[in-house]
Amino acid sequence: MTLPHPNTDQISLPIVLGVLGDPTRLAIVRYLASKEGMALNCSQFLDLGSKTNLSYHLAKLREAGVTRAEVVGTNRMITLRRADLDARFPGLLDSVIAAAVDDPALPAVGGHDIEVPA
Amino acid sequence: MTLPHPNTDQISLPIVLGVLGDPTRLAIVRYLASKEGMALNCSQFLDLGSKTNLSYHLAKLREAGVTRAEVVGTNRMITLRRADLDARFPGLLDSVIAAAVDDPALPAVGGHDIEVPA
DNA sequence: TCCTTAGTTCAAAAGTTATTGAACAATTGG
DNA sequence: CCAATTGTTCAATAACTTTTGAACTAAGGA
Repeated sequence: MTLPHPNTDQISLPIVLGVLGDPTRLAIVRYLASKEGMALNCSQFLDLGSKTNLSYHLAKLREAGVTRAEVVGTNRMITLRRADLDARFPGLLDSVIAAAVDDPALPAVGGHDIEVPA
Repeated sequence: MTLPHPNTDQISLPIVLGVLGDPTRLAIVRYLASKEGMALNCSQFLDLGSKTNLSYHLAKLREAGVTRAEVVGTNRMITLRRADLDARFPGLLDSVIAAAVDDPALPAVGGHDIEVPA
């Protein structure tokens, strides 16, 4: 019923960095950060890839300790493990998110990408 | 004579994170940070791998924009691109280094590893 | 000039990661 | 119960990454 997550002290720096070193996953994290407080289900991210592919990327994020997934009915409610990451690697998540927000090369979740003026 | 480096504005967040998501490269960065100011040549890192393998990892770091390599005679003097990284991704390098310094799972450059008391 | 030191390049092998489609499981609503 | 929704698992494939040894280049010193 509940999915496996690492404990806070099991979260590994190289694994977290490696997992964030992928544009799709960085876009997921950026979107989660922009909706912090709300729990999103996997379907919210379908702009970023196929259902199967998102299942794969979301599992990577969860197994690395970046996100938490709670089973609610047929949904998995996904949240950022911000407090745990801040405790383990102070400042890291903030700086990654700040940089990701400014990155026009990352895929976007909304229906449209960054607007480029004519 | 001079090796290729990305400009500051060409440094990519996912590429930097991906490159840092490797224990050997994180150990290189941690050691560079601990000797900041001094320019180290590749041989200083031989504890972390074979000569060929270090050439590979150091090229990855350089191509990602994390380090700078200056050719001086037969040596490549390696430094962290701290100012460029701070300008591009404020706070990121500091938080990564701080976390890496505390990570006993990373390989170490000195002759001995972390001491574990009996 | 010859030898050494420093580091790169190349090709091969091994290992890992990303992506896909088809099939599956579990819950919810009619 | 039946159908729809949500998401997983599996196997296959493609693509990339890491590691290795042998061969190489380029500079420096004897």
